[in-house]
Amino acid sequence: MSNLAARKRPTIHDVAAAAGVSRGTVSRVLNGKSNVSLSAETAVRRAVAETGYVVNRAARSLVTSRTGSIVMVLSEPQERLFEDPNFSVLMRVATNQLAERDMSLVLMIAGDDRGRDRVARYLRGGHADGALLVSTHAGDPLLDEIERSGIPAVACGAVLGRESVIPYAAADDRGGARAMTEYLVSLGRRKIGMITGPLDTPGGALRLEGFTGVLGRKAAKQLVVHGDYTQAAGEAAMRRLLAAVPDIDAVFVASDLMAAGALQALHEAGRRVPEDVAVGGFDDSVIASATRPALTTVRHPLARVAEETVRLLIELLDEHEVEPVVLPTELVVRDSA
Amino acid sequence: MSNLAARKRPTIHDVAAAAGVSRGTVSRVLNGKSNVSLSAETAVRRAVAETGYVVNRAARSLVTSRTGSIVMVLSEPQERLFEDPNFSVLMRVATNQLAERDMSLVLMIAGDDRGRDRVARYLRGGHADGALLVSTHAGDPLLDEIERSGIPAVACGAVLGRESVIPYAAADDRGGARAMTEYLVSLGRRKIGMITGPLDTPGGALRLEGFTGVLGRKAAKQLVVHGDYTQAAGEAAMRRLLAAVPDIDAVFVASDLMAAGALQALHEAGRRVPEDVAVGGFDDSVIASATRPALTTVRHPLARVAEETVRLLIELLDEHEVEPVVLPTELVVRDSA
DNA sequence: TTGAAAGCGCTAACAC
DNA sequence: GTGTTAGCGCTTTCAA
Repeated sequence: MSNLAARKRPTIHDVAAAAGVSRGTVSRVLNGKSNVSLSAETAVRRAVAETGYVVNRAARSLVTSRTGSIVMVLSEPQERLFEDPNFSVLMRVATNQLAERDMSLVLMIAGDDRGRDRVARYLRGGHADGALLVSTHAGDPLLDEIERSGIPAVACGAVLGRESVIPYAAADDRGGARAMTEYLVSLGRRKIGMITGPLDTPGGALRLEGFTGVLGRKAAKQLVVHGDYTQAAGEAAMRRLLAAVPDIDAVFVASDLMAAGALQALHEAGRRVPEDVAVGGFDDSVIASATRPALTTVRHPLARVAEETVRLLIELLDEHEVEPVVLPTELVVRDSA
Repeated sequence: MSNLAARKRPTIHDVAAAAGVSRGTVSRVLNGKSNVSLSAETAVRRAVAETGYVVNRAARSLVTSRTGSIVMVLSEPQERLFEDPNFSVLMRVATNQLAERDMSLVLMIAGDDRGRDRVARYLRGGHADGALLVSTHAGDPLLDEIERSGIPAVACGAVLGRESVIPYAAADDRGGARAMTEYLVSLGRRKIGMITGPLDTPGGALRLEGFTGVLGRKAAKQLVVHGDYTQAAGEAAMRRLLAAVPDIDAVFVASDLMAAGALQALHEAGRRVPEDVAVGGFDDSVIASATRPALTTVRHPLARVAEETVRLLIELLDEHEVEPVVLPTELVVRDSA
């Protein structure tokens, strides 16, 4: 064996030679075409195993003009991405499901203009067969690029204002918020405040809708303050709430991380939780059981949402029609309310 | 304009025609080759802008046999990946840095045998120019595949037992653990326990080394228990510690998440923190400031580690020699110790 | 059912 | 400095 060092990656040609058939036949076997004789097929499969052949994706792409990869676009500003443990779930689910189809996941971050530009160019260049959008906002110029390029795209969580254009899978934010608010009411709480997320995100807007839907005009303006999903924002918002409504006896916080901040502010203000003020969170993230008291919260079925999102995209790639999917949430009662 | 609908993606040929030069010249401009006249260059650049040309990566790959993408391989078992907010940081840094070089990041999860197999085939197929390993274990068969394929690879955090084979960037785990232990000692604590991470991970092994390095034979066997970085493990470990050494007055926990669990167990056992038992964490993750009391911990410079890891990989792609990089940690004193 | 052959869009070696 | 051209490895007609 003198060619040990000089061994090159085998091509379809080598496989054809080893199997005693033409390159065309090898290709047909590899791509599961039906018109191949059994004997040819077995010969090819053996040759593939023997030679250790792996298809050259570039060559295949060149002729099929499909890339075998999809982009996951994160539009989150970097700090938030940084603080949110949930992304990992989506990524895991997406890579796993795509791998089933021998497709790969390319990650791009479109947090600023340069990032968006890169993604746009990537899409325009046809470097991906589809796009999986995460936390994309309605005004994002990327959306125009996507429509223009006609590339199949789905969103994980609705894209506000584009719900009818970009298919999505999401949790029932409104229903979850409603359930939590009703629970706080059932506890006998009278002055219930809310710390919302950014209102230009579906979670921000819909969780607030669920809240006001239950309380109606009792959801006084001063009982609602806004945060940006960070812990610091939750802490600041809670302070404002305490200052504006000193006799507040419950607060629904639109994310667990912000709720952790609120807990901190309440503690510093000398309020007991849940005795003086009941606190409800949202997400049921890792943080929910790390705080003290542990958070009563709304479980966001993130893994399922992720799975459904990817399923939608795959349907779309196969040119099937798809409908948005909304998954139920669940109230998780712990110690804070 | 009758061809609006039928518009195809422009090729290098279209650009050449528009610029009035040959395809070769266009290619030279695109790839920054020096031997091009200024006039030709400007003509080409204008033609590129006019036609909206974007290079076809598949075609380029086919001839250069470089793919323009690198794989990030996550070898973490899925649950842990799920609980660790830190991955997002690494991903953000990696995508950003690679984008600078017009390269993209493909994500693969090698949590089980099937996953490992997929990664191996991906590598063997030459689908990536390099690999970025995350939490890979020494025994991982992937490492053989990497050595065999000769693909440039680096690790984020050392690969235990392969430190000399796979370049890496990492935090100074041993030093950080030492600093925390010394700090606990300086507080006058006498019975200091430790909850370690898995000893087959560098963080697990080195943080323990730092601990025993300071305490010497005072690090009695019963004062050291092992966890797997989950919150539940931290809680269970703390209980065992309390049962074995009831008069324990401090504990160094190898991760903030486990420390949150330990806090829980201490609270349930009626011990005050830090008065009765001082608790030190590691990582300074989001959780550290969400617990109560807020965790005194060791800051792991994750973003910098990520940056250095990617830098090493890029150096390797450029065929430069590289050395492992170890970055300093920092003691962050909050309320738990 | 199969083989032969025409490209897919690009880079790089070669000639001028 | 620039044009011409030979492939890179694959899929997919078209004939047989």
